[in-house]
Parts: sequence; C-alpha cells; structure tokens
Amino acid sequence: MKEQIQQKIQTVLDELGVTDVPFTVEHPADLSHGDYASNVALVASKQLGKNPRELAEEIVSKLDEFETTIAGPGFINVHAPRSFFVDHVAQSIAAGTNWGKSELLAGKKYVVEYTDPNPFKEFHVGHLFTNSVGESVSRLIEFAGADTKRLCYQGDVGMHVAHAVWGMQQMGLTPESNFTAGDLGKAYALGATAYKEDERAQTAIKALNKKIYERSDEVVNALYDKGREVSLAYFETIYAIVGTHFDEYFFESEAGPKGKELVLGNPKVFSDSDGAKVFEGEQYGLHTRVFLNSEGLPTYEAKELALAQMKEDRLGVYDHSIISTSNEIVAYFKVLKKAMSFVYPELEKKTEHIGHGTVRLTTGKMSSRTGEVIAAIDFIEEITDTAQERIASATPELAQDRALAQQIALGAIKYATLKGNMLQDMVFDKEAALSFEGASGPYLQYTHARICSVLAKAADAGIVPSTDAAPEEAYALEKILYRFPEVVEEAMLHRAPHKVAQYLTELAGMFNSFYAQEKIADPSDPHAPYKARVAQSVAQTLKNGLWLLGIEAPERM
RNA sequence: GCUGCUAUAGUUCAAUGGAUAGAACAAGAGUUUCCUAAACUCUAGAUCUAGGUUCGAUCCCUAGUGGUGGCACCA
Repeated sequence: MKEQIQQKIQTVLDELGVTDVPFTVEHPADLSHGDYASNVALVASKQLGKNPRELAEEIVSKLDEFETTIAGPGFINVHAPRSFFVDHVAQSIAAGTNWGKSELLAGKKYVVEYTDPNPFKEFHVGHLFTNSVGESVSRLIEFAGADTKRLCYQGDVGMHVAHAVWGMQQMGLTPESNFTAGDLGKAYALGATAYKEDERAQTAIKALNKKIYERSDEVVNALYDKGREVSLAYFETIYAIVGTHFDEYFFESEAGPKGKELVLGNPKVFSDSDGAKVFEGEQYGLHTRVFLNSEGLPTYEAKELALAQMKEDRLGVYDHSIISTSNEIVAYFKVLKKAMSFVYPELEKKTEHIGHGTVRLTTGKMSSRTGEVIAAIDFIEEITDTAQERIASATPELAQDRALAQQIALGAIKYATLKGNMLQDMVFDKEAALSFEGASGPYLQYTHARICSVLAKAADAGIVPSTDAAPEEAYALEKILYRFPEVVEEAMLHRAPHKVAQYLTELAGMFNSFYAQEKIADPSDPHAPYKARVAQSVAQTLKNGLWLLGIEAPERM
C-alpha cells in the first residue's frame, strides 16, 4: 500500500513538472490521522510557489483511488480500506511463527560476537545486559533470513587472569580443592587490589602473567587449567538459563600467537616505540595504541586483530561480522579497524562494531576489582523468587512451577535491558525490575497468556476463529497489528531491539483496552469469530516479538 | 588538557526534520455479580542554555553547561 501511494504521488508530481521532491510516506503518529500520511505538499509547495494546503487539494484530487483527507499545515492522510486490515490479520495467522520474518538477508552469512565474559572473573549483571543485546541482535538478523552464527570470545590469558591466579595462590587454592566460580571472583579482587597497592605483588603478578602465557610452569599450569575449567563450566550454566547457544568459542590464548605473528609480519603498519610495537593512529585523527608490549606479548589489540581471520578460518567466509560490546571500547575499536584496513582490508570492510551503554547500579558503577558486583546468577535467582511469590498469589495452581517463575524473571530482566536505546547507559534499578507491572516483560507475557486463556474459552464455547464476518469498522488494534513486519525490519537495520520492545508494549496495551471493552468468547456475538481471530493474531505477534527479545511466551501464568 | 557518547515529566524510557512531544513507575480519583485486576479508565506533570539552518527543530550545525567513557604497554 505504501509503495502504491508513493508511486501515485510521484506520477502526480511528474504531471506537475516538479522534480527531486524528497517527500515521505509514513505512518502518522496519531491513528486518527489515518494509516499513511505524506508531507509532499509541504515539501513541494516552495518549488511550485503555491500554498501547501491548496497544493494538497490539487494532489488529492488526482489520488481518487485512495480515501484521503487533508490536515494540519497540508499533510495528506490516506485511510486504508477495511479489507487491508482483514487481509493482514489473515496473513499473520497463515504465517504463524514466520509472521514478521523477511528475506532481507537471505543467502548471507552473519557472525555475531557478544557477551565475551572473561574466565576467572565474575559473570555479573553487566554481562547479562550485553548478552541480552547480542542475543536479540542475533535473532533479528536470523529473522531476516541470514545464516547466523553466534560467537563468544573469552579472555583466558592476560593481566586479569594473572591477578586471579595470584589471588588463588594467596588463598591456598589447589587444583584438588573444590573451589567455585565465586572463589575465583574473590581471588581476582584480591589480586587486583594487591597489584595496585603492593609493589612486590605487582612484580609477582607480572611474572605470573608471562608464565601463564608461555605455559612454562607446570604448577601454575595445573592451577590455571582448573580455574579456567571451573569458570567456563559456570558460564555454560548461565547460557543455558538465559537461552543463548553459541556456535563457536574463541579464546585469547589462541588469538595471542596469531596476533603477534600478524603484527610482526606487517612492519610497515606497526612501528617500534619504547620497545613496544604500536599503531600510530594520530595521522588518521585517532590515537596510538600498543599491539605488542615491550616484553613482546600481544595486547588485546593484537589478539582482536587476529580474531577476525580466525573467525573466517573456522566458520568459512562470511558476509558480515558484528561485534557487540560495551561502548567503553569504541575509541579503541576505531584504531583497531584502521590497523585492520592495512592488514586485511576486505575483512575490515565487513566488520561492524556495536557499542552499547554500560550498566550502572543505583549506587554507582560496578567494579569486579573491588568485588562490588552483582553476580548474574544471584540476580536471576532473586527475581525468580519474587516472580514465584507473585504466581502463588495470582495463579495458585502454578505456584510450584519454578521454570515458569524463571521465564517471567528473565522476561522482566531482558525487557528492562532492551526497552531503551542501547547507546545509553542503563541504570539497573532492582526495584523496577522486581515490579511486574506496567511496561514490562511480564506485562507482555501476561497479555499473551491472557489471550491463550480466552481463546481456550472461546473454543469451548464453539467459536471458530475466522476472518469472515468482520465488523464494518476496523478495531484500533488492527491498525497497529499489520505494522509488525515493518517494525522488525526497522529494528534489524538499526540494530535496535528496543523498537520491537516499544511496539509490543503498545500492541499489548491496545489489546488490553480492547479486552476490557469487548467480550471475545461470547457465542451470541456474530463478530466473535473475528474477534478471536484478531486475538490470535495479537498472540502470534507477541510470541514472535518476544522471541526476538529472547523472552519466552508462556501460555499460562 | 584533547576527545567520544549523552542531556525529554519527580523517576525509567519513547518520538526516519512534521500535526496536540508519547508510555510506564511514583502521586491523586475510579473500575471485578462480566473471558486471568501482572489488567482497564480518568487527573496532574517534561524537550539543559544561547545562537544558526529550515515552510517546520527534541532531532541537523556552532558555542557553552552538566553527566559519563576514552587518551601506550589492562581488557
């Protein structure tokens, strides 16, 4: 319909003899203004020397196949015919789980790297945030038809690991002691603090870092290997809970040697400075970064440089690579991309870095160095407890369903992290996450469950959902329902999951108003089959949309 | 000091340069003999400052202010 309007307007403009008019056809903000609106009269009025409203009249007189009105300063509003909405309701049901899918990226291979927790450090709520964003972006891309590979890159060597291993030694941990991921977090905090405050510890930790990298000390190796194993197993339990499945894992320990090789193999790109190998970014308006330190060890920069090639070696040639991280790293990534453009330009062109905001607590920024972090697992458990209490009071027969409580808890957490533009920092307000009311994940889940329930009632009453016998006037709900595929496309193109979250919230709100006004499961109502059909369509839209956010859509709650 | 991002209601967030700046929470007032009240209805409440571009600016440009991140051997 949008294309038809655009074409017709273009034809009219051609007749009027005006060219290069950058007019738009889009949905007006207010539903009462119609379904599509164009600013063509406003944009073209100057060129034609006419009053915008008069010009709008002239254009409208030639758009006779559409129902139009002129409003405001000269907007042309187009009202879609009744059949348009009925058709879309039918389409959404026919498409089912494919409703909203597109072929925009069909045949393309995308690799998406995200989460990237560091072994030996705590997996905290910040990782939960970055995981939610990466997972949702992955799903948006997958929904657009791309062959999508999820990757996780983990820092299993480097100074942070040396901090932790040193701390493990101080705590008397051995490969045989039954330590947990929580102990490792403490060990890291211990080492990191000592490194800052104690010169002798600093020297020891630096030496340890080299030993770990070179694997030259068997006692250290055994302790390190055990710690790494405990840490990675712990991460897996979290991925299982949040619903992420990675296709490939990459480690800094493998990227290190390859990175060093790349740096040494490109002497024109990297220069010597105080015994280190650096990339001088100043000539490109950036800054200098160290790729190999003065001890010849590769830094994160060199490792990340190698990683691009490693991804292709292991997963085959890809069309596009997305790396989603916190925006603390954007300046550094610009330097890296510039260096990449000399080392392997073709890979650089298809690499995209997405920086999102950082999580802060209401008390300030988290720091794993001081141990002031909220472990993701503790946080999920706490919200799950609250969700379970809520279920017990609302739906007592489901009170023992811990899995359901966890789905709701994760819905609350993920919605809270994805509801806004991800460029902004996010204040993690536990109170808000604990509240399942208003615009929230559970609100969307509740609306879905409510529809499932009413549809079951309708079925019992012998109502067979159908798009026949639609009432003459479209429900307000229908005027928003058909836009789902557009929203999904928009969200994918802009890497903006929040557009889906915002849309679903609006849709759920409209459904709940509809539900309050209209009885759906009423066998005496001739429109009941159509209402049930619309409700089904809303449920499908919520389900598909929630999937894009990584949120489950339970049928009862 | 240089630089990136950012600034919308008391709070957390929306708004491809468009129409009366939308929600939610919190505040106040209502709704359950009726399909799940995790819901619905109503009231009150906001674009950091100063210029500029434009028919039209929360959005683009310039300067300032606040917040936050980066700026060599951490990641």
